[in-house]
Amino acid sequence: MSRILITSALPYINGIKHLGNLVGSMLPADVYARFQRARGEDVLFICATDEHGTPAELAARAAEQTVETYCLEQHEIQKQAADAFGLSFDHFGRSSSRHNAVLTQHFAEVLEANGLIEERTDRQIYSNEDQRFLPDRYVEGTCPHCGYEKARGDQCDNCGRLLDPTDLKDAYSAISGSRDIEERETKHLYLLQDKMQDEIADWIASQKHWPSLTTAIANKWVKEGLRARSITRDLYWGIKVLKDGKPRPGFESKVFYVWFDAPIAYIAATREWADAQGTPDAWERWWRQDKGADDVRYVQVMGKDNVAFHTVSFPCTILGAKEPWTLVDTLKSLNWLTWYGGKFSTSEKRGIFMDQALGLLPADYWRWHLMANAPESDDTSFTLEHFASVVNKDLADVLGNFVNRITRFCASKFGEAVPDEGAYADNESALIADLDKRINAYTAALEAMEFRKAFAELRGIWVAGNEYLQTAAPWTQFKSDKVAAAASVRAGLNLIVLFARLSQPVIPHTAEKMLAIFNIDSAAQGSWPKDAASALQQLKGGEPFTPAPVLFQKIEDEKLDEWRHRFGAPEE
RNA sequence: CGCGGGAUGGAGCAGUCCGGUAGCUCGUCAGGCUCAUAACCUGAAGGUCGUAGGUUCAAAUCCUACUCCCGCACCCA
Repeated sequence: MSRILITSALPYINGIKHLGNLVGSMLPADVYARFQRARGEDVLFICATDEHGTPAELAARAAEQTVETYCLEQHEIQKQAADAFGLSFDHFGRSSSRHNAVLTQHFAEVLEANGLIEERTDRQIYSNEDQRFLPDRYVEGTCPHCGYEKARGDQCDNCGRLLDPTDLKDAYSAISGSRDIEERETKHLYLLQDKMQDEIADWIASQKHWPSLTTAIANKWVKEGLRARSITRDLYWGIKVLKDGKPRPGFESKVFYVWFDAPIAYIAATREWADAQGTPDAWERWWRQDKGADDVRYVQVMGKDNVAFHTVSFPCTILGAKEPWTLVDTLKSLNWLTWYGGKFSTSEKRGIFMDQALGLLPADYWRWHLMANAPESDDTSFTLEHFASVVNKDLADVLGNFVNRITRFCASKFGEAVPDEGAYADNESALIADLDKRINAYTAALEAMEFRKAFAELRGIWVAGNEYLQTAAPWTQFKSDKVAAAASVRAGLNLIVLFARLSQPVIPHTAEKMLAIFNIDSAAQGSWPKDAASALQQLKGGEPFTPAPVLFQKIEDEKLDEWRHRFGAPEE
């Protein structure tokens, strides 16, 4: 048994996540965690809400809530949505936890002691009305090049030119609209990533098994040269900047930048988990090489926007600390899921969000479609038409219909118990040989986190069940040789159990239903099928069963039209 | 010349690293079966692999140039 630590990129607190966020990190991480648990590995799967930063403050203000209340509420909402989607986190924590503050301050202290953090003075726009410094993006005004009146401080959306906030004419705060703004000097802490250049480059070069997308992005940053990066911000909501346990002079109204503390929350959330278990030190067995974590394999899953932070910034924090922390071993990154080729957008409410999705169909429908068509090699367009076609074909016709046809046939000819007569013969041997090959390929693809490939293989396994029934044709056999037909039916029923076990990582709720037909408890760990021959002996005969209602409803054209209309799908 | 990714039958993708009969799913058409959610199984049609050159006995795959699409870019996530 090996020990596997899995973290999913942290969903930002700001509102419920859309399908693109889900498939970008949390869902693939969940599928992998479930797969490894089924194989009997010791898995710890950690996630948390990423709560700090300007958008959280602004969203709270818009909701007329304190940021603390806002985050608590949003955290609960996201936790519920995650549960409903079957995301099997061992712990779903919060980056605003006490543990994260302590750990973040610890890292900052150690990094400073190692000469990797220094204070620098910047010039920034300050808004008197808002009583705060404004990020470039929150300064708006008239573009000096094209005259567009709503240009942002970083870039003009109309002519596309890059700007400085000070270039804007008639600049005002995007937060309050106030024109009472000025340039001021302010101090920030900088993480001197440039000093870590060689160490990070060597470390990246030593990572032989990263996917090409991950390596490409990491190398790009190293090639350009690492730069010192500011790790503090002028905000109220975040982790206070301390020095020797007291507020750091000049930093009283500043906090650590969200991207500095967010990855540290992986560790902090593990501490929350350990506390909740009543074993407060247990987190060290996963994170400290000197305290039992040396045999841990650490797997991170994230969208491509996060890769730079996980291949460069966070390793800088960890390696720069020169303490024996667990470093990532396997890093899986995914591209974007797009909404009809355009962007899913939280702020503009374009696309389908997790809660809305579950209002339409159960989680497994979405889980299957998203994973079987995961944006692995390229950005992938989500369309309702494609979704409907995949659900109807793969889930309803191939898998659902298989379960339905064999249980119904058995019930009508042999009754509601697994027939025990007859022995397997040539058809079953051929089936077993075919399945063994496919199960191996499927398992290998999941192990490699090649999800599209894996689920194409799983679909092939389901199809093999239909092919077998077609060849064995127990309905014909039954007329001349009832005993032979009984054996075929028994094989068919055993396939349901096998399919359930193999499908469980991606469609856990349905797998549970399939096992429930035979009254088998789905919770058992280490139930991953090893070979087809023994899998087909699982049900010996005589076991009573209860035919399930149809597993998957098809999506009718009228529904599809309704959804297209409701979610504003573009016309073809 | 900012960086990165992509362009393969009607649609969505694999194959490109390590050149050698262009593969899969959906759709279409034909046949089979009748246990099943008008489902399942079998077969067929359909591609000069973005464009133009080059290397090679041989190029989707290697090299060069170009075209188009998407994302990213100091800030925000």
